[in-house]
Amino acid sequence: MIRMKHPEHLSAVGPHPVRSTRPEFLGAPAPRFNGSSRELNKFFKALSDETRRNILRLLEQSEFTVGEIVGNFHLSQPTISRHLSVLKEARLVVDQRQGQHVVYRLSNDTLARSVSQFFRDFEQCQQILR
Amino acid sequence: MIRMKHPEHLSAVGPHPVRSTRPEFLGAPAPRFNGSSRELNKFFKALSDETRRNILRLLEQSEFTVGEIVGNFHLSQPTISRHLSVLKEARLVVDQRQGQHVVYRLSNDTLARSVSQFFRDFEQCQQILR
DNA sequence: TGAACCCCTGACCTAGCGGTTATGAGCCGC
DNA sequence: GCGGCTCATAACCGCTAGGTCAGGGGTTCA
Repeated sequence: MIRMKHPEHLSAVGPHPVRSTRPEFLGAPAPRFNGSSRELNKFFKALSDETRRNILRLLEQSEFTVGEIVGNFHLSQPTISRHLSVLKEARLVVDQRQGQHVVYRLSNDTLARSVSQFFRDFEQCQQILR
Repeated sequence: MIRMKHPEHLSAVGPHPVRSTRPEFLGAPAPRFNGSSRELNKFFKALSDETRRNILRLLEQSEFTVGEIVGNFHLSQPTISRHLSVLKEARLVVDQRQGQHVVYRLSNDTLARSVSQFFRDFEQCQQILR
């Protein structure tokens, strides 16, 4: 335990006494959400790039083809295609082939659910958000 | 404009007709949030790592010193220190030196505000979240 | 039927990320 | 004053990410 001049400043909760094997985090397992923290990894990874956030913002207005999405950026078509792939992997967008075009639309449900699930662990934040 | 067998399947909104210089995204500027999309970059980058999400979950319970946080993971102290630095950069945690110890606590306000701000652009998601 | 279009993926490049060990600055107790 | 503790950072390593060009599969249309 920590010994300090003013130990009352610290929490009463100490660290785990004994380290065991994996995983890295020793706390309670992640709350249920599509079965794993892997989904949250994909979700936040998808949103960690500004281009992908902007693609989502664009798709909030309407569904678009790849070419139309490309037309809103100064990036090459393969670049946008890559970003769409990451968003698809995170289930934030849904694609639908129409002839030689592929139309993408936002998956509002997943977007909302992912954030909602993440905040289940943050009671105080939920209160602030209300 | 796209010519297809069933063009009514696509949105009426076409891409920007003329590309100009930077930035990559040609749409409306990001909504106000601490002045820039740079903050959202830091925010989502911070959350894109599972260890950092778990640190935040831990801090939801109580404030902790670096050593106490380390005690809850199978990672080295410098690794945790790095993660805390990323979280601090995103203003998701606040640190306070107490002697040789540094105590970290969650910044619920920033956590809630960042997400709230991001969802300003997603009307449908806000409705789902309610 | 073949040329053009749309879009995805491989390969490559550069930069960044997440882990480690080593180390040093600052604090604390004796 | 010194040894030990706490914690941040440098350096290194392996891997991932985001951009490009090149190319190919599938679709469309004259």
